[in-house]
Amino acid sequence: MSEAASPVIVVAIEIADPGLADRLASLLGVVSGLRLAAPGEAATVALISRDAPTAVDVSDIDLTPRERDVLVLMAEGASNKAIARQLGISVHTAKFHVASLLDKLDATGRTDAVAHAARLGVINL
Amino acid sequence: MSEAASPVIVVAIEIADPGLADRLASLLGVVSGLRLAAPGEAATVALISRDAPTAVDVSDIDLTPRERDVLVLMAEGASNKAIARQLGISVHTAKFHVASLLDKLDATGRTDAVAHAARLGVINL
DNA sequence: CAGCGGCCTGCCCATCAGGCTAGTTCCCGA
DNA sequence: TCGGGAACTAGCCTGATGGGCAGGCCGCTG
Repeated sequence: MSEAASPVIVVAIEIADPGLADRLASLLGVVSGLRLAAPGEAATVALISRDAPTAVDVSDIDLTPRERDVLVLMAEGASNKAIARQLGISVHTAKFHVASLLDKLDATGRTDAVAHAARLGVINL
Repeated sequence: MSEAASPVIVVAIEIADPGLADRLASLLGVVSGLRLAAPGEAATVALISRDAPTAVDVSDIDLTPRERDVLVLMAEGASNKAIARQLGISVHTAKFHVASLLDKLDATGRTDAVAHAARLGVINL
């Protein structure tokens, strides 16, 4: 079980900075138990840059708990009716929250709102 | 050559699978030149899961050039009217392409389509 | 207590979205 | 030369969407 459960972990390095990528490749190249992915190879995990955009601290967009609930459902393509049903509220209330979301996310519509939220890291697609 | 000039690379492990995350932590913990990030710490790079849940490679979805045009505009929250105007086509044609997109992306609506496309890496939000 | 913000509901209404069928060109490959 | 796919246009129609307005309930705080 132990050996079968521990295949070599394939790591893809997806970092724009050549210097950093190279350094990581060197460091990880000698680690047994994992290996670097060939270009285009399906990797188990990926190494991505994290300090570049430095995560728009805008993540502090203050959404109420309910708004976050609505937002994730919206991101799944749920209609107001579906949101209402899944949250146990009325369609009117769902629309209320959606409207509030559009306002806070500075979006023109629900599609735009989801895109903005994803860009800001408020939600994970 | 790199030891003096290269600060330790801080790696954040952002993987849902506890077993995999733990294994990676063990493997990377002993690598000199990098160290794991403390929870909430700003890391240089992040390790994220890559084994696609549905393993749909980007190339699997063949969108026509026009459909890609429409898709990116949709991702920006553009309405059919806006898409039509920016692409110099009629609203009917815009809707035609959107419908085709919904079909190919297996989405129920434009919001869902954008979310799917983003998830699949067809577009970058 | 009074005020406030979050949450919920209702109704009206203009617009948009998406599904339908049906037609046109252009261009590529059999 | 013909078939077929891509791109484009069009009409019609139902349901969804989003904005505006007004109200009620609850918990917290000045």
